Amino acid sequence: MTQEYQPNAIEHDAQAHWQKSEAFKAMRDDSREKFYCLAMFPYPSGKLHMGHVRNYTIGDVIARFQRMQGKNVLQPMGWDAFGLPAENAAIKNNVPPADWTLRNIEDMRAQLSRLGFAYDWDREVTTCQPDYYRWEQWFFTRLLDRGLAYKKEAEVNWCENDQTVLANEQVVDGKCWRCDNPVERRSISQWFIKITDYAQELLDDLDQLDEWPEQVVAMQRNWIGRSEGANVRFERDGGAPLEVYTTRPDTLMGATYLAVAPQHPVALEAAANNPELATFIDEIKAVKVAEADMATMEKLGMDTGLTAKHPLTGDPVPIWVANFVLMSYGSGAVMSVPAHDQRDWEFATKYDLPIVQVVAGTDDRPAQLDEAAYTEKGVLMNSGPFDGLPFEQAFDAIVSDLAKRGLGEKTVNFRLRDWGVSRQRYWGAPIPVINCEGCGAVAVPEQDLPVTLPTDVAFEGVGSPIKKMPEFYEVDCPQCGKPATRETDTFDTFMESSWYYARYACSDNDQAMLDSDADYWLEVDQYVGGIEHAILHLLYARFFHKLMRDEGLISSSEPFKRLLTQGMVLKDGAKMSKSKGNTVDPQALIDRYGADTVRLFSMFAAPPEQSLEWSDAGVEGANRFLKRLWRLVTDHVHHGSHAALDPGALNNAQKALRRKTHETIAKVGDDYGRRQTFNTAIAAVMELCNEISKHQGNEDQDLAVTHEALRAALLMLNPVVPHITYRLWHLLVGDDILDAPWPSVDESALVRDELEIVVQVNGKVRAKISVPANADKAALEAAALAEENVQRFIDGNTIRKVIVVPGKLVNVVAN
RNA sequence: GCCGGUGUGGUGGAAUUGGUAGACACGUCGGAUUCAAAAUCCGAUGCCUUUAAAAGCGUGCCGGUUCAAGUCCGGCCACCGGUACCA
Repeated sequence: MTQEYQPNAIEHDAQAHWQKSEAFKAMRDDSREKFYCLAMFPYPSGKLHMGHVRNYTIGDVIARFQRMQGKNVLQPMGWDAFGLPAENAAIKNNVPPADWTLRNIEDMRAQLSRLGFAYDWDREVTTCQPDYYRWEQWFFTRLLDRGLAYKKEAEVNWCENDQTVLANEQVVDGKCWRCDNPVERRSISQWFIKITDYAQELLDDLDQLDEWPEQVVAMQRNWIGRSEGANVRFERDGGAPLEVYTTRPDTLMGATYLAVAPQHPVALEAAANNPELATFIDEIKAVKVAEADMATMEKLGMDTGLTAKHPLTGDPVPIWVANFVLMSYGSGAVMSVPAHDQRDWEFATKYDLPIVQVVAGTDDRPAQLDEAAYTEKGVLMNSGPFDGLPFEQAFDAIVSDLAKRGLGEKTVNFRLRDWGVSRQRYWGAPIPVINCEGCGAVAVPEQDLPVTLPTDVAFEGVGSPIKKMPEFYEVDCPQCGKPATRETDTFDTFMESSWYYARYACSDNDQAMLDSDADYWLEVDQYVGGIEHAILHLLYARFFHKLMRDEGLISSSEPFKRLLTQGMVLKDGAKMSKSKGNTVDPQALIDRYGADTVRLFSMFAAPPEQSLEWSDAGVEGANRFLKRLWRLVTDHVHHGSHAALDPGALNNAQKALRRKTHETIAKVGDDYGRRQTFNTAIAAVMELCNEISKHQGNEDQDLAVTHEALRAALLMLNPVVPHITYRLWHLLVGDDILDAPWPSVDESALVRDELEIVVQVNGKVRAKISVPANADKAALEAAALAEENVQRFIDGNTIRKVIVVPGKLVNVVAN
């Protein structure tokens, strides 16, 4: 009587063994190639959700597969522990954010352990602990020294009623989510890091990331947004010239008005003695600080009454204020060419501004300016001395004319803006700066770090507690010793997640941010995380890596060699979330079916990059497969010992099973390693198991080929379901599967004598024929034409052509 | 709005370089086993016509290239992710 598959007991034993033997402790070992496998660390929101399970299973499968390839594998785990949800939970449950966060970490660590992930827990990092963020504070003071951090005014969403800055997601339909008060934009002084200094390098190095998904590289390229254009200055009587950036200086003669952002100095100057304009500027501030809202809102504008001089003609050009012009992009002002820019065309049509065509249409694409702007590049017209010039010549001629007059020059512009790192929140790393009336912003000296965030606080949601704690912010200036004020803003949480991957290499070092172990383990060989991080997190981490390199902390230039962006977990077509009430608790499934079943389902249900549709029935199916696997192996073991495999003594059925085994090893290795399509790898092993089940006979060589097939199946499944394979390997082979290498392909087992070839007539399948594997083209053609059904469809028509694809098909073209 | 992606049976998905559309699994139906059920095993299963053999149709929509298109090209539609203070 065979014992049944009992996942909980097996999983407990396997995990106890791994823990006792410190199986996943990573150490430097120069005799083997290293492999650093990292999944994006979680925000400790409470309990593990299915998205986490999927993310970490993918990482674990890759880590375990690479270990079987003989690599020295590091797979660490930690906690992205600062953030907004802790503050929300604090208000709701009346518990300090630190307590809530640390409790969640305890719960989630236990859940991760229960899933059997091969982590080196000794390297755990928790970003809300001073031993982590002290180095971030230190690094920021280095950036200050190097002139890479600076302060400037920037806009935030402000709720006057709560006296609080709101995150974009806290603004619902233009109102504060808590009190329904209309939100307004407010400008405050904040810290920025000069990512724009690195824009060109961040762009150029994208070319090295050939193991990143192309769409992520494309998104980053577009986000950085390098463009070549010109700065053009429109002089004003009695005021500073108005500078604009344009990518189309060739259309300069068609510029019929200028548009400035509502915050632009020229707009404010005009509003000073124009109450109607002042009211207008005030009204259009009631939009939250989000690009999507800015880009979809109704385009509104008002004439300032001021004009500037066209740099080439000297004609007066009216200056308008427009709500869609971004103060943070370029110079906060644009020249408008309504004939050749669609947004300008719509604005000009709405406000009845002149539209002057300066690029001629072609027969192919005529200009229809009464319908839309003509945005093609082409030959100039209505442009005086520049008439007849094509785009590139016109561009150069007009720019050099401007340069001669001192009114413009060719320039490169980036869409990327400097990184604002100040947050007016409590639950974050304090910015290590002291503001002194005499000395200005002074960095906290190294010996005074860390600036520890007080954690024993009452959190009410109106402002940050540390802004009301004189014992926190009343300090002496480190430079002059006079009374000064500590910065009470905290860092953007993207700061912590921009360098944690490096800290894992030396998380126990309390003397330095990074040491030589970082250069041993970096770069990360495989990074796994959600596609939603394609731009911000991944760009900031790439930037931070270059900053750390330039500080001399590491020698590489990019943090992540290969990237896998995993899709979301959906249920009933929608993202699983608490607000939608469609979550599935992984813990309940683990309790019922075991960790292996949950791991298997989440890897089998969809390829990793696509979204995964949740299915209870699918989980049941994954469990059924494991039960079948259990029976296959235990039944085989009960047959007892048998002679060794003799490849020369196999009958056709035995040869077929052996061929299937080795074809599967080849496919699964490719699926795990190169393609990273774990779903098809699992399907291939399922096929092999089906063949093993169907195989008849109990002769020595039947048992020998079955043994070889089962052995390979266990090894191939081990990265996905490490517990059941740990136990079954003991039964079938005897030692620890963790020490077993990936199986090798016996090329001689793959040889086929016959192939099935498809025969088409005019592209439609009409027959399938079996031919010798070495048949030449002529033989294939003859065999195809001999088929009765093929002749039926040729039916007296003339054969025009016969296409033969050896090993695949024959297509007869006849009409 | 802009940038990126996705769309294939009743369902999740497969088809890797333009060469058999639907692997593998779920579900459903039929059968075996059982006093009965659960579990397990065997078989069928894109739609449609048909006793069968076989034929026709079929990868979001419209058009194109090709001997051959889920795959390439042009134009749409729907949904999803990001859009700089959610992480």
